[in-house]
Parts: sequence; structure tokens; C-alpha cells
Amino acid sequence: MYKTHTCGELRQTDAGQTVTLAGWVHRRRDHGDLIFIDLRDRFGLVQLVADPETSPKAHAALGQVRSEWVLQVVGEVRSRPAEMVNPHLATGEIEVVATAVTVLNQSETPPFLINKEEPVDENTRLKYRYLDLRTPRMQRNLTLRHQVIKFIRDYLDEHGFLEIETPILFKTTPEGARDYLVPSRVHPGMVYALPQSPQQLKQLLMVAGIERYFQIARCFRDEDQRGDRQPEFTQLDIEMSFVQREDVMDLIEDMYTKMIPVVTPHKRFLRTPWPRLTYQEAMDRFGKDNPDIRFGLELVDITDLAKGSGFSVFAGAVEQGGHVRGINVKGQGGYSRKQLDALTDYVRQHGAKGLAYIIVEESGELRSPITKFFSEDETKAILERMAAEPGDLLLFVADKPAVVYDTLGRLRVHLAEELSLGDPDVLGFCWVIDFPFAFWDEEEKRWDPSHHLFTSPLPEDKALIDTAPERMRGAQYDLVLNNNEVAGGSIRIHDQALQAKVFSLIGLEKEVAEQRFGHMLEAFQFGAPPHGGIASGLDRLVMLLADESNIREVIAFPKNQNARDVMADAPSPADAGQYKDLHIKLDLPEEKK
RNA sequence: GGUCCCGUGGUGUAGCUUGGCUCAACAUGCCGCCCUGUCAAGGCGGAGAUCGCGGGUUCAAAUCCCGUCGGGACCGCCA
Repeated sequence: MYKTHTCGELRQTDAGQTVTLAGWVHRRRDHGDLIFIDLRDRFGLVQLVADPETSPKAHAALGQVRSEWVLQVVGEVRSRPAEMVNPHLATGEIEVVATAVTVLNQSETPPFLINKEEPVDENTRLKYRYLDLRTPRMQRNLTLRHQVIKFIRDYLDEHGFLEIETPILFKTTPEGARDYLVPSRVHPGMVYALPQSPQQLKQLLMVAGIERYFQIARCFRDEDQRGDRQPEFTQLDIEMSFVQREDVMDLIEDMYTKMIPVVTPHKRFLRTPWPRLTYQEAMDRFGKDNPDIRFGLELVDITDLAKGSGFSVFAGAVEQGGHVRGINVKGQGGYSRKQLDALTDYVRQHGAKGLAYIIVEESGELRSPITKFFSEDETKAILERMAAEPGDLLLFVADKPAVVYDTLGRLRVHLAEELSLGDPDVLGFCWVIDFPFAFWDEEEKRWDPSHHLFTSPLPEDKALIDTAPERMRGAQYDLVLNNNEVAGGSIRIHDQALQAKVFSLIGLEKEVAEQRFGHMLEAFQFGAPPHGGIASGLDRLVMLLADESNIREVIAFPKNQNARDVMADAPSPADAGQYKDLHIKLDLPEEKK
């Protein structure tokens, strides 16, 4: 070993010891005679000091070094006098008097500062990712990610789970997201697909009698990027046999409830046990199936009051089967006309025709462009339903139910951001259950499963598949944390007859189903146990625990928004011979001139 | 496929609205000299950007216009 101790571990009690350290020059303070160097390794910082009188060679060597050079230093640990203790440093009570210095490597001046937390252009960070990863922020994030995964592995191991790897080269499934394809050399014109998730394989492991499976699984989806979406990402993938949905939910809840105090002790749960909302309740109260429950601003239904009222915009919307719902923005009656216009623009961008408002002045007077259309009683009823008090701002949208939910749900989150309502250290975990089994796809004229093809209806709703599929609920559950879906799963269908009915409901023809999922259907004929599972997006979870707003910050080598790796410059063209081996002829789009 | 924002020394920004006083300012980093207790060390000095790229308007463009490239956020998409 190049070192006897790490840079972060030396304390007062080590004083007098001769130690050998190795690490990077984090910062140097050259006083001409005395030289101080902060030496950094992953475990911390320690101050080296070189005195020309006692060890001229070490002093001369440290006079030459620059930021990010790699050093090995032999020296003696010395207590610092009380007035020179650095309380900001774990090793601040001591310093190491250098007696021998070996330069293990020099370094170019880095393109950005590693020893300072200042914003750097993200492209530059990604291009020099190996330097970016030296920063305290990234080391912190990678450490947290490791701790999360380690806790999960230990916990699931203790609970009888087996970690099993599944193939990266698998079969394409045109349902769902776009696949990343890998052309076959041996089979001309044929492709493997990288898994969007190990969904089928984990179910087959249940047929295989594994009973309790998990995997830290890499998943691939060729879709456009977002702050919380990368082309490849990591899921905690779990599948269990002989379980009902509560068993799966309880497991995850117990695991994460125990994990978070260990990995992020400064975070606290909004509520335990975690609330379980039905889909309908989530929509009615928050307008979304992935709500942020840390703050109020809940939606209030005034459809019944708007119906037949004097305000034709509201009444007309109800007439056509729409809803009218509002949000009481408590104490924000001071919003200016300009701010209200901005909010109106915001909901318009998302499909609402407009945003009605009523401001209750401190005096109790109403300021609103719409109250004149209501009778006094109608206005009173609305204020009462909205629990309006002086100083409040009431906002309303009237439209088709889907538009009302969507726009008010977004507006609620938007307002909370504007008003800084969500405490980042509070974790508002909740479960959303009882999803509709399928949504009607108006364009395709067919039912579209809300989770996936193998999700079972709720046991009590199974019979509805023949009579009223629109009322059937799925045995699906989503775990939501502060406006983000962090896990989702379901109890699966293990009954062939039911599976056939589901395929038929969603318009998947028997031959096509056979071709794509023949291996699944065949497997289910050999004693498939009742089973279900869940998958949890680890990047997203770690991102939220790390207080980051982009999953790139918790992935060592992420892609940019354009799905490029700017460090390695991937994707890149292959050699002509490689294409030939794969039987590929290119048909590239014309170069734009 | 669409909408919006950004692009100025190595890094982070100012300047742009209202073109000329700017061969571009500040901070930090870098280089050199001085300095024995600093820890974002300090002092003095120095180098470093033809303002993403191309075209246009103009006597004159970092600044105005058009195009283009790159980056970011979002919508669509992501069962």
C-alpha cells in the first residue's frame, strides 16, 4: 500500500505517530517559508505542513506541487495549538509535518475548480466527468447511492430474497417504450433488444419457483430525455410468489422506512405509515396520480354549485359533462394582475381555456371578474365550499374532467414551487392504489392497460371484464414521493383464461400474442404460482434523497439530453466491416444544407 | 416533432434592451516575485477572450436582423 492512513481518519489521539499518506493536492497555501497543503483522498482532507528548517527537502518538493498533483507523503502527526484548530475539518485538530514527499503524478491545471463548489457548465462537467466526480458533491452522491443499494441488498437478503441476474440481450417488445436494438451477426436481419425492464424474466423466475427474487437491474428505453429520465437507468426489481398487493407494499414500505434514517438521517417522513390513496382520491384531491402531499392547495369540486349557475362558462362546461374545480391559495390574495396573468398562461399552455379567480380582500370585499355572474347565494356557497377567508386567492378551472385534473394538478405544483411550500427534508411518501385497469385510447379505439399486459384486475373486479371493463380496477400500486413516482408494481395474472381475456380486451390478436409472448403463455401452463412484484427507480429515489433535481447527478457516467455520452463521444459510427458483419446497410437522412 | 431559455479569457459572470466613450469589465483560476501559522491565506506584477459559427444591416456590431450549431428546461413521447 502507498499509505498507512487515509486523509480523513487522523485525530488528536494519533499525535506523535509517523504516517504515510497518499492523495491529491486539494489546495495549497504557500507562505514562502511555511507551506500548507490540504491533501485529499476519498476519505477526507488533512493539512500537511512543510518547514524549511526541519525538513528542507520536503519543503522544496511541496513548493513545486500544484492543484491535483498526486503525492505520497511521509510525516509526523502533530497536535495543533488550540488557536490553530480548524473546526470545519474532521482532521482539524492535527496536521502532518511532512518529512518526505514523493510526487506520484503531476496534473494539468483542471478545466474547472475541484476544490470549490461553484456552478460549472454541465457540458464541461460531463466531458471531464472523471474530474467532476472528484468534487465533494459527486462523491457524496455516489456514496449515498452505494449506501442505498447496500442497505437494499442486506435487507432483502435477510428476508429470503435471491439476487438473480437476467439477460441484457433479450427479445424486442413493441409495446411500451421504444427498444434499443442490437443486431445479430449470426442471424442476419434479426435483433436482440435491451430490456426496458426485466418484467417477463422476473415472472418466469416465479414460475421457476424462486419465490423471492430481486435485482439491481439496468433498464433501457429509447425515448426523449427529461431531468428524471435517462436512456439507461437502474431499477430495484422485485418479484414475489404467493403474495397479495399489501404484502408487496408492506415490504417496500418497511424497507425504505428503515433505510432512510440510516442513509439520510436529516430527512423525516411526513407520515408513517404511509397514506394509501385510491387513484380517484389522488385525482380528486391533487389532480395527479403522483401527488405531492407535503402541502395543501388541494382541489375542491364545485361542479354541483356551478351547474345551472348564472356564469355560463361554468354552467356550460358542466352541461357538456365537464367539471369545475378550484384551489384555495391560502393567504395569497395579494397576487398582482401580472402574476394572475402568468398563472392563466400557465394553465392555457396545458390545455385549459382559462383561469377564473376570486380574491377575498382583507376587508372581506371580493375582487373578481366572475362574481358578477353569480347570485349572492351562489357566491356564498362557492366561498363556503372553498373555505375562503379574507386574504385568500381562489382559482378555478372549468373543462373536461381530464383537463381540469391535469391543469389544476400542475398549477398546484407550480404554485407550491413559487411559494416554496415543500420542505425538501420532508418525505411525503404515499401509495396510490386502485388504478383503473385500462384507459380508453380514443385514437387507437381500444383499451390501453394502465400498467402492463400481465397486471391482474382486483380480485373483486375480475368479473367486470366481460360486462363493464371501464369500471374494472387493476391490482396495481404506485409509490409516490414528493411529486415523483419512485416505484410501481402489480399483482400479475397467473390464470391463462383471464390473460386471454385481457389480450382480447386490449385488442392483441391471438397470433400476435403467441409470437411475442408465447414463451410466457407456455410457461404459465406449468403451474405458475400467484405472484406480484414491484420496481423502484433507484436513480430517482437517490436523486430525491440527495436533494438533486436531475438524475444525472447521481449517475457516474450519464448521457446528456441528446442521449450522448460527451466524454467518450458515443454513439459513434462503426467501421464498415462491423456493419458488414451485422448485415447492415445504412440509409442515412440527407445532410441538411 | 414542438415551445422557451442560454452560448463573452481555463471557470463563473457583467456589458447586449438604447450600436461608437469597450482591440471588452469583474471575480476566480493560471504564471512570476515577496511573505513563518495559514486553512477561500495575504501583497505586488503578468499572461490569457477578434464575444459559438456563418451571412446580412450599418460609416461602425459582443450589442440589431436572418440562418446554423451546441447546451439546458418543458410539451409530445416514456405500457
